[in-house]
Amino acid sequence: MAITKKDEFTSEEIWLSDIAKALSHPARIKILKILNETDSCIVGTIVDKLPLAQATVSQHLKELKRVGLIEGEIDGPKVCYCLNNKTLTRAKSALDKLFSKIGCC
Amino acid sequence: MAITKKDEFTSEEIWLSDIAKALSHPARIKILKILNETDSCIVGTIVDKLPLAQATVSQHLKELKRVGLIEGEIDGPKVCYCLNNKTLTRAKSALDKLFSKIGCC
DNA sequence: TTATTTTATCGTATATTTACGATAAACAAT
DNA sequence: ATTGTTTATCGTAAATATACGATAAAATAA
Repeated sequence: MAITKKDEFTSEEIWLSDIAKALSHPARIKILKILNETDSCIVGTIVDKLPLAQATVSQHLKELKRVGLIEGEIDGPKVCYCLNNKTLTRAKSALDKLFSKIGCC
Repeated sequence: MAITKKDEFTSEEIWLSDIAKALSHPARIKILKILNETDSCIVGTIVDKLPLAQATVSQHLKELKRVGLIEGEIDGPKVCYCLNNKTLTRAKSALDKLFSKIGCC
């Protein structure tokens, strides 16, 4: 893009759009569903459940971690990922507020 | 990107990630807030409230319309946009489901 | 008709995203 | 020490997103 103008908005608008960006790929939605449904937080099992290369999954995990939707914990040579309840709660309430009104057309 | 693999996911995952993509820019979050808070659906007033050129705002409106979050109605030479309640409700419940569990780390 | 207003679209430049193989880094096991 | 396992990072190619000026299109107003 030419010059980004994202910093001309409020920090709340920027934060929520950043959360949405983290959710804007089906692989990342699926990762959250996997972490939601099972305790299999280990990267290897996540990779096995996705039709993507290990390097690509690692990139997607990094993006989810960047906005605080998930957290990683080192366990020997393995890494265990899990949902971050605090961020999920905050995102949910921000989205609820955005989606609260009815249409007008 | 090399080759997109988005079609290897479920249609629900693809749909929700597409909604998230539409929300992944602060200008589009702000447009939804404007439509949520006022009846000023006319494009001109939306442009006036954003720090972006008219062509850019039109692109953002197109993206929101693409996923059905808003609808446009022609009113003479003007166009009136509004929220689409049906899509908002569906998106809200899908996100609620995704955000229902607590973390594990 | 001729202008004016309003919005969408085209063309374009630059930035970011997505994907993967290759490699590095960190630990475990032999 | 060497080997194997696991995950992150680097480098890179191609696609997509963002921004704007210029222009088209469509209705109103003069």
